[in-house]
Amino acid sequence: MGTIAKAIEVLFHLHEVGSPRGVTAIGRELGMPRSSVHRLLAPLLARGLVERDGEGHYRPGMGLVALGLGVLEREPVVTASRPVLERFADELGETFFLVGARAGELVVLEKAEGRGFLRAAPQVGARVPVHATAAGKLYLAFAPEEVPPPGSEEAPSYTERTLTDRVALAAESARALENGLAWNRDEWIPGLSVIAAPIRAGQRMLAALALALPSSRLESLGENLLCERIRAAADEISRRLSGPLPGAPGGKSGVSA
Amino acid sequence: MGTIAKAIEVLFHLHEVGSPRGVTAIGRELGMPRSSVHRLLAPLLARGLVERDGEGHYRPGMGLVALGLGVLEREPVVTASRPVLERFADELGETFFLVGARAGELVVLEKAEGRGFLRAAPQVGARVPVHATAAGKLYLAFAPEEVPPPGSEEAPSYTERTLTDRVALAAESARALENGLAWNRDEWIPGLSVIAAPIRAGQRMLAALALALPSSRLESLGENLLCERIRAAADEISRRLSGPLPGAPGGKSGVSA
DNA sequence: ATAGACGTTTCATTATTCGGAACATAATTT
DNA sequence: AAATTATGTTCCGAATAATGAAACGTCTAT
Repeated sequence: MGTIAKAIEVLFHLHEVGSPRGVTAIGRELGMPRSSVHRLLAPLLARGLVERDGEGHYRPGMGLVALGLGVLEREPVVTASRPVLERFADELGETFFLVGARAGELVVLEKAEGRGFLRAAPQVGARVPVHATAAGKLYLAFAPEEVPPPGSEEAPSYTERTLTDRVALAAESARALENGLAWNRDEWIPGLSVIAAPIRAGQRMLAALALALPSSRLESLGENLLCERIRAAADEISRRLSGPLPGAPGGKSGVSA
Repeated sequence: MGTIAKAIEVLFHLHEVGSPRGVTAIGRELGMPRSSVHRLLAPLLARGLVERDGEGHYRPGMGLVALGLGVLEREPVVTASRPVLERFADELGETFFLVGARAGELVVLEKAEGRGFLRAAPQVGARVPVHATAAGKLYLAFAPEEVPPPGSEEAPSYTERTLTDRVALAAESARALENGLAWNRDEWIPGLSVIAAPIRAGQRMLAALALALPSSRLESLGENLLCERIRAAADEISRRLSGPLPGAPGGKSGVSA
């Protein structure tokens, strides 16, 4: 394995474990000698991709923030949807999030969390499966070329309600194509239901807007209301994107004209 | 220079130029042979730290988003302030942002932009100078140990109003210590004024909340109103942080309890 | 068709990384 | 207080991975 790959491995490991770690711990968990870990970390530290806390333990650093946020700010759909997501999430008290296709995979692009003690809390940047999510069904319906066709990879069964049957999945996405909404009830994570609507610019679907909540609150809040709010939010974002001519500007820092 | 450092160099270069770039262009701009650039990019591509657009050009990838957002989500002050920032920014139509000290430097932790055609648009993750910003003066006043003492590094003069005199700067931060507010009028960027207030948890200052706007709107909006709103926002965030016992949890994805 | 530009692959040379061991420092135990 | 353990850092010969010029395949523009 190459040196860069190892450094990235260390970086992701620090990200995944969540808490700061010393050289020894990283080495043990990744099967590397302490000296190697130390050497890998040095250039990362120099550029701020990792930092050290008060005890000298390493953790992901602020340099990653600049790089990561830069990626998001270059996505017009993210900047356009952010305030809308916040407002609708605040109104219903439930989590709204945005899913887009990048490099053949579905990733969470943005989110606004609800207020519930039990609530959906997706991780921005995380990958989500195609065949077991509402956003995935939308993509199969509206932009199948952006996503691997069902059956090209094996479709793991996450819950007993996961659609592993290819024709059943095709039927669901056909329904999504008709009425512009897709559902996911306990098909990925038990107890989690999601309704999603496409965000459009002209003919193309740019992303999927999704509302995620505990399945138990689906009925109590009223499914009709939820569908109506999702449609409203998705339409508002779509309008924002097709409205003003360019995208948002966004200088590095300071005053943007 | 080590291999990892070169790979990071490529990563930051892609970030800074903003637009996707081919192997040849990167090599020319960084003084590396094409084959080397190609080899450096390979492991970055494999882990999603860079992506390729339709024309095969490279750009920063979604893998960076997950890593960068992970850093921010581990900062309780960021998650607590986000909705507050949005609400106050929406109310005034001006940009609110959060500045924190990390590794001896001041960095933008979060922001909510205003609506003006001319508006402050800070880059989250970007570094800001200590001696020429409102947030910096707050840090000198409330948490000088987190920031390099004035005079330890040379203090560049960004505008004709930049405080390069050490005693003048000390006087300003003394005033900030008294009334809990700091100002910056055209001291960093001509035409940009900022008012900042500390976000406190107990005795410690966790971050600086700042309101940034074109200097011309300082008087038209009314400085008294602006100070009052900043204080209100900073206090609300401080209360959020000292209120509920732990921070927000934050599972990788899915439902958080 | 032809020429140019680009991304990718190859390969002998070389510089860098590797990792065990020694060293320094702090925390913990006897 | 002395000894022990654990940790971060530095060192150095051996091993390996990075290097970069050149060749190749592909695409676009002439």
